[in-house]
Amino acid sequence: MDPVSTQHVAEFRQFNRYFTRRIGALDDHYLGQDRPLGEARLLFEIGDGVSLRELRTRLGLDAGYLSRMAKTLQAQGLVRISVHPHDSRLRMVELTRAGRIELKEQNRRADALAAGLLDGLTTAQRDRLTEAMSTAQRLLRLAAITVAPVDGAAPDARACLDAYAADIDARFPEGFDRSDLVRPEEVSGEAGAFFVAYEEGRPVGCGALRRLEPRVGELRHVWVHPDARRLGLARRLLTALEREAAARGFTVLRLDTHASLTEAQAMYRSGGYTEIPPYADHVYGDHWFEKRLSGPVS
Amino acid sequence: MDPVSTQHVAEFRQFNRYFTRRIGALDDHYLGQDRPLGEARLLFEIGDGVSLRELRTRLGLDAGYLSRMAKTLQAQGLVRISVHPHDSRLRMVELTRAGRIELKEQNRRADALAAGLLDGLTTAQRDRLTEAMSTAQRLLRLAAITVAPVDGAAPDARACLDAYAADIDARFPEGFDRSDLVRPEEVSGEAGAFFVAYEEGRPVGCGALRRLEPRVGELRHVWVHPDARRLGLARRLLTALEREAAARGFTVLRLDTHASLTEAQAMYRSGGYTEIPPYADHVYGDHWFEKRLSGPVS
DNA sequence: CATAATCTTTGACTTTAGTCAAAGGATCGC
DNA sequence: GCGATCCTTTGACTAAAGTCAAAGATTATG
Repeated sequence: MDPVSTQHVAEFRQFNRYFTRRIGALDDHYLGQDRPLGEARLLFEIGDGVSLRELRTRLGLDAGYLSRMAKTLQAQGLVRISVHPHDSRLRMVELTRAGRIELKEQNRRADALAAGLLDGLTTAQRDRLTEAMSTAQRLLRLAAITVAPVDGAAPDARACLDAYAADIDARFPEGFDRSDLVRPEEVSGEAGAFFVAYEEGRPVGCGALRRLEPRVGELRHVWVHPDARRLGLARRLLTALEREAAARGFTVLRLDTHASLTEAQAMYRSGGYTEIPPYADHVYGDHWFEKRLSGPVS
Repeated sequence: MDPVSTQHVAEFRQFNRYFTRRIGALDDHYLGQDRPLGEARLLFEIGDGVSLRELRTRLGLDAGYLSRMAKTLQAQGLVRISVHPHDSRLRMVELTRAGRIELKEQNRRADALAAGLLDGLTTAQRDRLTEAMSTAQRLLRLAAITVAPVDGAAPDARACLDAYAADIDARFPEGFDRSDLVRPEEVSGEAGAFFVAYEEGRPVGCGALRRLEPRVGELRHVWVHPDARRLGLARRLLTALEREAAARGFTVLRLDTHASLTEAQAMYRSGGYTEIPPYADHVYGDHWFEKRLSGPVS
């Protein structure tokens, strides 16, 4: 990856400063109005029933600190704390009626604040702002996602393949049979590789590389979680797989995909893949692609 | 102005949340490394010589709190505190050599953090991110700017005209004579109006409306501070002036501008102004425009 | 020139945020 | 069924952030 130019760094920091000072600070100040910020945030994160453990990891809080804050909210009648039905070590927290009202009020205030900030703009300018923000957010999310090789039998790998299978099953008119998935040993060690994309610790995508014949590899199960689509993650996975293939001395990569996955086909085409006749009789493929690799990528 | 749609509010808040949680929090955490955040921020805001008063209003701090923080930094040898040369009530703070080194280190860390966040992106993606951020920032700044009528003799009005005159003087080959500026009484009360644009309390632009003859007004001195250009502020000032003109029953607005101000001409044209023959013998005008107003704007 | 206003310092607080360790109850793995 | 592990609670702290008011030193104002 290219080193980051000082120009980019400067502009990025410039925006950070402006934004956190102007918006972030304001937000915090208003949200917590008559309640400590920590408690207000907690209230916000408790949807309908979360475990303390979940909150603790999500917000990165100390166990003792969290326990006490939850207790304070309980004393104020805003949340109900109960024992987890299946694991009595865990505590479940949920909003009471009063808590939901309080949260609504909190949201109302935050909405009013946001509306006040946007007030001076025309509708067209608001549209442009919204678009710029969503572009920025997409790119920031993408930047935060890491792609790492994992063992084909690792839980994260299997979880991705399960999600992939369910996804395809719902999309294909003919359904999808899990027996078509790669077996762990096909994508481990000498035989191949498996990559998982992580966003804040959660697997949000995957891709497999399998040896078809000497010097020829096959890409399979390139998949991106619905929440992480349209970020450009598939291309990142593709790059990682191709780099791995090149490192393993493959000169040709093949793959098949389904007619209904038109975005996928467009991506492969623009990535240098060309359509070829079927090279195997996979049940679910009906478009076949190939790309010649140009030596190991540095 | 249109009411803000819930869609815009939702997207705006969505971005806020993501950004403050991902970037803002991180930033704070790293910046303050071995020093309380408050002190780190203070160090950052002390360029070369600011008064405590300035810092107090800029950062919104309690006087006592600030006094103590400054003292802590002084004790660490990072800043020098002296009495203001012209007003012995004020204290001036400036960085010492050690303070500048410390600040540099702080910046280095923040840069490294930013570079780390951008690391996963390609150069093209970084470009797009930078562009989206600067668009967002421009629009957020514009949204924060208010345009208000002030008396033509008010200090803010005179300050803007001074800046305007200096600006024009530097731009025009023939210089600019301040006697051409409107006199306060020409833009006060019945005779006309004067608008000033404020960004965070500072005047950053102005525009004057003057009665030429019955039902005919003239726009003069539409000016935007160099720091606030390319935000769309001139157009906002124009809108405010036209609204005011319509409210006063003017049916025609005229103005003159200089050949060297091509952006200004483009703006007037796109705002519905058409070029006309000279309507007076102003020294500095060489392009003349007119617009017919279509009744009071609501 | 007296009075009001401005700016800073100091003392005495409070609240928030957060840490650490010990202990108790529950579940998991063998 | 026993020890290791996990989750929460509680007690005992600390540091940071912030508030309030009184007082001292200057400067502005009528």
